[in-house]
Amino acid sequence: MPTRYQGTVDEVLALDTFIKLVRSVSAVQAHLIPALQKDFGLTESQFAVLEALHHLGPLSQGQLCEKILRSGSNVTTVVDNLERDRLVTRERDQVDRRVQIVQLTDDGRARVTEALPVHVSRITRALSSLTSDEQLALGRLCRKLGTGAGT
Amino acid sequence: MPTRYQGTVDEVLALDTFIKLVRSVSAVQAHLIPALQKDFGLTESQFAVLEALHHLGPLSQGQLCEKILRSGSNVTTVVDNLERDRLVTRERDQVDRRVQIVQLTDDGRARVTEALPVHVSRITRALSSLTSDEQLALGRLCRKLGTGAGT
DNA sequence: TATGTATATTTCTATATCGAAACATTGGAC
DNA sequence: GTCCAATGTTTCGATATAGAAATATACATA
Repeated sequence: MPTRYQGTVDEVLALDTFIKLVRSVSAVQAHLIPALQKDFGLTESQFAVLEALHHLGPLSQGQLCEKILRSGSNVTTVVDNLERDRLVTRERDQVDRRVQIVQLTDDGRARVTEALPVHVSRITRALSSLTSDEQLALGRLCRKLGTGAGT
Repeated sequence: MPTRYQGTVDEVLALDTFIKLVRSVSAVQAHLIPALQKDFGLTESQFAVLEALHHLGPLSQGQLCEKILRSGSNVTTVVDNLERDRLVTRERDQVDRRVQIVQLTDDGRARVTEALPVHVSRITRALSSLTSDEQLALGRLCRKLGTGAGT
């Protein structure tokens, strides 16, 4: 899928690279996300929240924002739905009462414990078309791109 | 940000690589999408539709689905909003009356013509933390990953 | 201690997004 | 010609997502 834009050599290369980057993520996600929903009844964001709580313990919503890279209002919505489904609870921080501390319920912990290895194994399979060296190289390039992107 | 998951070496590498991949896209998009909205009043999907029509001429909604990699119902919604804003028109195909042909209005063409070079130049700048060789290597790896991901 | 600013969260409004079901139309089989 | 399966689109119901405004609380400072 060649870039159709008439631009400089730099522009054509950057555009072409960026399209491939975005499409590769889409291709992998197109597989992972419906499977997560079908097998565990979780959206990507819900899973991301549960996973963060699983690895890091109770977190405030602000901390969850940073971890899952979403807006504050979005975290409110996602946590609302998780709370409704009894996978997490909210509790006011007794020291700073502006803060809501979110933590896993037993059900939430069970769900993420069940889903995580399956999800990881699917990611591993999706990436298995690249060798270990290629994955390392890809990771390095993405890291360099990601840290330089704010420029 | 190291992966916290306790898994095999393969799993840790794949997960780490995938996280970097997703974050690099997010980092670039976090810059591009608000700018597109702010300067041209377009969402990413709206821009994608206008760009496809700009490069390829009038398309059916089904063809737009393939181009922008979204569901049919989503294309209906995005085209609804573009039509309301008078950037595109819908017209029934006279040969197959199930089909809606979408085409740019003069306003739509003007908008995309104005936005496209700015957007491309932003992408080029965002990718400029990688050399040309690195961009080529990244593109190759993404392409390999993308085509193998359906496995 | 009163006040004002900063911070954490929620609410509001709008768009994106999906899948399933409904709808309209086509085209083939009979 | 009628019926049925396939196809293109829309509708519906749910979640994601953002930004702005509102709300609640904390904290500094005068």
